[in-house]
Amino acid sequence: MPSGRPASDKPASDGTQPDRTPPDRTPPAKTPSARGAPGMIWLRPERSGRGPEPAHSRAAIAAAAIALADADGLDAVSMRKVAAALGAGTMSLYNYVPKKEHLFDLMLDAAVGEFVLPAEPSGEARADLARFAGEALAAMRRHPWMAGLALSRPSMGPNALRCTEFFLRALAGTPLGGGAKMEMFAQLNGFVCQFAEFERNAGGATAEWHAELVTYLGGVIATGRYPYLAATLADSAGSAPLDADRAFERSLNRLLSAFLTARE
Amino acid sequence: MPSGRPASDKPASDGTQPDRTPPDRTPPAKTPSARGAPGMIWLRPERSGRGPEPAHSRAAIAAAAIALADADGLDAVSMRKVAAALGAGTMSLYNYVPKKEHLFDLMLDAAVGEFVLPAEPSGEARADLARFAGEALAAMRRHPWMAGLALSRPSMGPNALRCTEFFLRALAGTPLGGGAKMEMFAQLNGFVCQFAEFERNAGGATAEWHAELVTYLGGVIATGRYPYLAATLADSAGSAPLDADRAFERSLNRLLSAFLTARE
DNA sequence: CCTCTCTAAGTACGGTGTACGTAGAAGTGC
DNA sequence: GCACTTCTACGTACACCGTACTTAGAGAGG
Repeated sequence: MPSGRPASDKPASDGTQPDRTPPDRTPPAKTPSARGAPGMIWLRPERSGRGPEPAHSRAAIAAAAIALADADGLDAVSMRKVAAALGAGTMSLYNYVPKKEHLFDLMLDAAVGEFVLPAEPSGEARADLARFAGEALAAMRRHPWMAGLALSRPSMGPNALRCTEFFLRALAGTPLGGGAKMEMFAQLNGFVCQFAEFERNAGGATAEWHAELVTYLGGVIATGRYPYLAATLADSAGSAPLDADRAFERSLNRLLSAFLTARE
Repeated sequence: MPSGRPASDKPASDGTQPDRTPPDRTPPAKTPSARGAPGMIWLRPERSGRGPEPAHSRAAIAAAAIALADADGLDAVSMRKVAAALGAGTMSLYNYVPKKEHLFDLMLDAAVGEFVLPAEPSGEARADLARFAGEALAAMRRHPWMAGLALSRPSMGPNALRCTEFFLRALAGTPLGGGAKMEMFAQLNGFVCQFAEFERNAGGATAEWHAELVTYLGGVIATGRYPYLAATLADSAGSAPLDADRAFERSLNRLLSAFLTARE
């Protein structure tokens, strides 16, 4: 994981809380330490050198949470269970992760950190973008909870930033504006997430679930009220099943063509 | 939110035993009525003419839940609160909605039912697809919770089927295969959902949140480690802000072009 | 040293989904 | 009419959740 340091150079001094006035000895008595804390975890330094050394790192916390989610699904990730997995008390975890949301942020960024990207793009934009998408899909296949998380909240952690940088660099030779590039990055990410979700739904569910879907769609078709749907399902069922990788490539290529032929 | 396999761990009756075999008339008295029920709510009849008439309709339940979600967010939708809004006991709701997931399904399909679509497509595929996307975006703007829900689970309710039919009919004149059409439908839906989510994040958050984001990105840029990101942000901030509708149209057109120029 | 800030942990509260059991209403077959 | 079955309605109870508040102690800066 070549994430180096997570860009935490300036955030500590976030001046929103002017509690540094020494003469007043009595703050409202209810300001232990994290009262005016930032809502974004990346704005909070991992270590603020004063007290005892924290017993756990963000990386370890994320790893513990990821292990839980990989094994038993995202719902199994609770503050209690993560803390227990770390050998810590439940409430100790709140020193590192003030809200549960932040735990998800850590997990997601750690998973994004698994993407293996070349140090710099090849210069062939289409290949670079496809490489990125492939890495993302692979990670989402390893971590079934990842796509859903990424869809539900935008991530701006250090590893996500690295990916953004790679993407933008790959697109540097195109005539696209900054806004369009950012839109495309979001669109590409969203596409991969959705594909991974779809794949997980289609493949990961039980046979019973599949049987129910077939029953349901059969009933729907039998009503005769959806002739085009019926024909389309029949057509897609009749042709060769087209494995997942090919389907991904096909849809991805459609999207990339749209990107790369756009002149603005 | 998609959960992998929560598999509620009630130890009392080992759930792995499929006690649905009809010949055995005496399950251990632990099969009230909904034991072998389908996991998909659309496979369950709204009324199964035997007992007393239900006091509430699915539409009313969905409406109550939607009112709650519109007012206070999706998290405010709990079985207790929906039941209370209907004037029913909490557990009565479980007669209509065996799992909370199903409540979400009802809400989503009811919201999809708000799409106003012509009885039949115009014949101009691009315009028809844009019309559909526009209706979807409008509904998602009315219901801020909708995009997130639609992204997190595929909906196959009656109204969603009507939309699918419209979409497929609009694409009937193209040389695309059935599988490709279904992929495109998913891709188009996903695009609209993501756009709506993005818009909601960008516009709906507090000023404080915005200030934090600016602080954070400023710090990130200041590290100098992300030159392309810095340049892109500067570029997009420098140009005209480009209102939301235009941005939607631009991205949508990119996507539709990709669809309509595909030969398979 | 003292002092201040941090970390660690426990306890407790209000909320959640939902399993279970009971009571009664409305259809069906005799 | 009758039983019988199947449904609806709803209260109680449980396990678990996120987290506010509190206390105790560790370690650096003066």
